[in-house]
Amino acid sequence: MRIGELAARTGVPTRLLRYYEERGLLDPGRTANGYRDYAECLVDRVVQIRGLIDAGVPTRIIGRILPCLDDPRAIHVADADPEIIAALERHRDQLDARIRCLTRNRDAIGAYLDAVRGLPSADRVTAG
DNA sequence: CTTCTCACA
DNA sequence: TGTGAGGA
Repeated sequence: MRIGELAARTGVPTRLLRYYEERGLLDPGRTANGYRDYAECLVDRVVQIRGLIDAGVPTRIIGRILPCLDDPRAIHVADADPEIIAALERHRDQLDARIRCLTRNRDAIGAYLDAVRGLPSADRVTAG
């Protein structure tokens, strides 16, 4: 299928599909006229890629994870490449740091909101 | 419709 | 990570 159809079926803009290809996550074939030609199985792959990116996994790492997930959906626990493990551990630590940062912000905002709600109504801007 | 690149948020 | 412009 061509890029437009894949985009329609995955909900991922053509712009992004080309971007993922550039990032090494996809490698569609080419038709005689130079158009990208995507195999059926790439629909699932794109969905997988989206899921990982949404989970905050950088494309660098996704590129190394995808080969391990190849067609059979089962995760290959056997070939636990130490390099991938190390990359994932680093990423997990980064996520941890982000979570702590986001948590601080959420709590700060919550505290602010609580303070505002606790104020007498006369002190609030009531124009709106 | 598809392709590409360069720049930028 | 992702978008916009602008041309072929």
